[in-house]
Amino acid sequence: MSLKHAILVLLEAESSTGYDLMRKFKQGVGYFWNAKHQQVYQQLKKLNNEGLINYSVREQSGKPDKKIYSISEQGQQELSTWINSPVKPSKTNDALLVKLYAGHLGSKDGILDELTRHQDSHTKTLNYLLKLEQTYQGLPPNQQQKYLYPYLTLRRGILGEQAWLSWAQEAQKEIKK
Amino acid sequence: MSLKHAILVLLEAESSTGYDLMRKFKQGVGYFWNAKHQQVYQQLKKLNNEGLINYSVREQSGKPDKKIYSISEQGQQELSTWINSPVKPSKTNDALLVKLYAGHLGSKDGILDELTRHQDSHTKTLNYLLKLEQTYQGLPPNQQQKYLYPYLTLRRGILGEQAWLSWAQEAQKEIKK
DNA sequence: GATCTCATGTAAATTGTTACATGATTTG
DNA sequence: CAAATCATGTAACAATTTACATGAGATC
Repeated sequence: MSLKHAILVLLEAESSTGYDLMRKFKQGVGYFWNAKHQQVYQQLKKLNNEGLINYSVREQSGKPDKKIYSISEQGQQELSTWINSPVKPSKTNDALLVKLYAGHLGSKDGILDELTRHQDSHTKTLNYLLKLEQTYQGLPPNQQQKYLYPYLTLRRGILGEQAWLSWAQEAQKEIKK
Repeated sequence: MSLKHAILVLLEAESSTGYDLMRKFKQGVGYFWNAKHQQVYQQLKKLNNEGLINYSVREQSGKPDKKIYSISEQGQQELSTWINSPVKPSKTNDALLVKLYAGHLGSKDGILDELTRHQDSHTKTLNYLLKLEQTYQGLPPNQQQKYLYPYLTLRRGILGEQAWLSWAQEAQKEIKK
């Protein structure tokens, strides 16, 4: 389990509201961690109860008050303990491949359509990641140094998406012939 | 959710026991779907209650009796309905990347060690998949035709692992300098 | 003698998803 | 005027993981 640690990591970088975190999972770091807002809010409550994070309230008119969460001393400790202990390689569960595996049960066109749909989605993701990469490359060298680790995860996202798209092209060619 | 469909797909190809399925998830199709034995047995029970699969018992001496499950008419229908409806792109939750993202909180050596450990694991997986590919390529053309779809999923596994390893090399180089 | 494979399960805990709920402000 | 964004949450359900449980035969 690492939603806990994902949140701590994000809060270590910058104090945020639940809504902020949710957005980060949707955009910023969605290529390696995903969580819905319901999950985020509940986890924040739990982390707060455990004393790993604190929050201060900023009142707003017309909107619900903002709770701005930040990592606590204890949270920092938890993080550095976690950082120094090994994590297991993650496992994939990919419904598209289950479908493709049983491709003989469907129509060729249906399968090609599905592949194309997923291809579009992966292309969009890739383009977004490439834009992030350009931003990084536009930074002055000392800033690049600072953000090296996040950049490396970004590279993983990019190489992963590119590999996916190469595969999809290969697969489509094979299916068509 | 597609453990249900993953099981149906595997049973459509070949009637199996829970133990057989478990092994298939561990080895055969583990590069795109994973499930533990507890999950498999429970899901089999559920699918049986829903009438999507049936089983016959083979008695054994010294070992628990085998329940050999096969897909039912209704299960076949469920499968073809599912095959013809779109699935969502899968989302990754990768703890290693969470860790790497917060790399500045750990030691360089610790991170490089962790990367190397994961590299070993991915290398093993890749080698295994390449062996499967060789088996496929040793088949006569008509058999290759028959197993084209499973082969395409295998290709996804291979390209995915290769991309992972390329990334890891790149990342290690960047971290070291 | 210890560990691995075969073979099945139950129970509890944790994690993740879907649905429900509210309400103002901004954008198209 | 409809939809998206901001901002928070609860509740129910589904999926997954971890722990517990048994026991024979094979391998090291």
